[in-house]
Amino acid sequence: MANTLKDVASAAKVSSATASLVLNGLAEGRVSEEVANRVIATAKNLNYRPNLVARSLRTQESKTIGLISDQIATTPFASQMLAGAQLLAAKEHWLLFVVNADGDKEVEASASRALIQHNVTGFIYASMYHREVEVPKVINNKNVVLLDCFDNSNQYHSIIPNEYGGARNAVAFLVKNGHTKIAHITDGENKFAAPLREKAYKEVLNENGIEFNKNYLLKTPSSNATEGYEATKKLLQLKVPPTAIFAYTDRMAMGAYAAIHEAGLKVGEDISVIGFDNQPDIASAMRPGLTTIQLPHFEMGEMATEILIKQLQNSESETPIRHLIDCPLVVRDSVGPAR
Amino acid sequence: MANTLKDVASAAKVSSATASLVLNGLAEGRVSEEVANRVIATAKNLNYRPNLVARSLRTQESKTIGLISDQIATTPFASQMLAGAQLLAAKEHWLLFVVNADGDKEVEASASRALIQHNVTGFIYASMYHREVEVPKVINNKNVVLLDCFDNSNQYHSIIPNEYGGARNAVAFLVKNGHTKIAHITDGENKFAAPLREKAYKEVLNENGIEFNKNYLLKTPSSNATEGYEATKKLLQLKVPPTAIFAYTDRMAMGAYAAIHEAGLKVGEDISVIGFDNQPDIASAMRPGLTTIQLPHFEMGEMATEILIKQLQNSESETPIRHLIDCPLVVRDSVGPAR
DNA sequence: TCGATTTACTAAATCGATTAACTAAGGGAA
DNA sequence: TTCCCTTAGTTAATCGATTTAGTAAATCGA
Repeated sequence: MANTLKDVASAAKVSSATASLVLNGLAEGRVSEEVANRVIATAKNLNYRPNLVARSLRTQESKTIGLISDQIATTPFASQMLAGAQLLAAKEHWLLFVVNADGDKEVEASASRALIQHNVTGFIYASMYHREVEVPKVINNKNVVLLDCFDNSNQYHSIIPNEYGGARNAVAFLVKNGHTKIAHITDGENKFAAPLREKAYKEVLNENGIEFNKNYLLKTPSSNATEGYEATKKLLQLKVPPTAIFAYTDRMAMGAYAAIHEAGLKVGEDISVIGFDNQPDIASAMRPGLTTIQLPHFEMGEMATEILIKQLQNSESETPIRHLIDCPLVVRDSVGPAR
Repeated sequence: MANTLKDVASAAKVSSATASLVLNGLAEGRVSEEVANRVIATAKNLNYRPNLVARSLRTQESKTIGLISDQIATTPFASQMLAGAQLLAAKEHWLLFVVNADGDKEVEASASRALIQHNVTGFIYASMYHREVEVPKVINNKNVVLLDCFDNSNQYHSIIPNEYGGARNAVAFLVKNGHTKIAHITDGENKFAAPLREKAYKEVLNENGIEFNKNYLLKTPSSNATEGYEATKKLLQLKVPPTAIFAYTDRMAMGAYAAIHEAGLKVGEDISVIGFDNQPDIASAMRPGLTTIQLPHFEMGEMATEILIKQLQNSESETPIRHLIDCPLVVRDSVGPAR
């Protein structure tokens, strides 16, 4: 089939040891320039590509990363993290195994074992929403980077969005537009992102001399469009309804739009809405376009891979930290001046 | 590190050949039952897992599939196909390399080469929307299954959605609800899915004695929400506006909703809308819930992997065919009786 | 000119499996 | 007893690289 190192070596009339050294750039001072050039030329001629499986067996390394995720299926975000991770891996000439464990610990363990059997050099353990996780025991002492999650051992690098900063951006933008009656509809079940965003919400209000109104803070049992719709409906029925709503997700903002339309009001004019996620195909597809906070999944995927690869290449390991990724404001047309 | 076959063999006091034969179920009539049991027991004891890299080197097979896609990043659909492919692969104890080439032929070629160097046994070449593709030359004579695309060589199995049947389902459902003034807003740039759906649209009308009205067929330069909005606006301005709209994508349906709301009408009451895709986080999040046609990406991903694995295991290859996957109706609340 | 060093390579072991070919022991038939 | 066939294993080659430990020839210093 394909040409092997031996083929190259014999075509260049050297031993395969020499060919290997030359092609790996280890020939410095060990092989004459003439021979080295001959080897390189014949390798090129024969279109030689090293068999990475053989190399992996010998070197116990594989330039291969296993990405284990809890659910690729359900969140459209997932693809962005994956795409980012893949792009960076490819750039560095690494390959990505992708495994979907769907939150099943058993599947996770057996997938991890399979990855180990395939000699992957490192792991990315990815969650599809920001949360605390328990890394499978099987990969406990391996090279792992956590993506959109963290664990309590602080044993691994961890890439997570700066929820607090993102939420500050959102509320500050509303304030900047003159809003003082600002509501926040949020996911009451979420334990990590939601409290941080709520904190940011309250602090920005406070910093701007706006008193917190507890009627404006609504906690829903989940974060989908229906919840956003119901919550917004309640807000609009208040004696003094808010002039702006900060929604926990773009999907909730979508529900908010529906409630606002139903009340005969116009988003961005009568009432402003800001979301969170900048979810593909949603935020930009809404009318008016949804101003929102970007959850930079693509960049997070890139960063996770970058850090992992760096860690795999530098043997001396720096202490693992949580990397907070900025969540910038994406301005569209759903926020207008306060009325 | 991990225990090798040699470890098992010496612990069981047999040669590694014997251990290998036993553990691979090839010991029938060659090894006494007693010894076989001893080997199996020690393997279990030592928690032996074969090194798949070594096996792959020796056998030239790897239980590994390379999935090359044009864009994981941009379409939230992608994740579903991936998830389906991954699930089935895992079920059969195969692992999936995922590579994103973003439509770049150069990247595609180098990724394919990398996959070959890693000794993958087969390839899934996936497009993120139904279209004709050219399979990279590098993997030309390899085991390839095409996912959500087809090529003109008819050399490979190909998994594609039954656009025609799905569109028939959509229009038939509108007819069944008493609609006769049915519009179709579609993507004028799309060369494969759009004509099939348009054909179905016309045929179902015809079969039901409804005359085709060319004012009701609008072709837009793309398939996003804005196009849906604009097209619907035009439809509503007609002297005799349609009572139902069949949109080419859920995103276009989203735009249609906006135009309908803007006109002071109610979706599902004054005018019915049906989409296509059943796009996660969109169709179900719209208000009212969007009745649509499911593009079964998950199942397509599963099927591609299933067919590929079967093909890899049976050496005698059946002639490759295009597998049409049904696109069923998903009923929510956007279609009501004609007014 | 002789031993030491340098230069330029090669031989062979190794990674961890699989598997074709071989062997030794035991049993049965003639 | 001899020959042949099973039975129950083992030996060793192999996959395609990497890499340690060597060697032969050339060069150098004194």
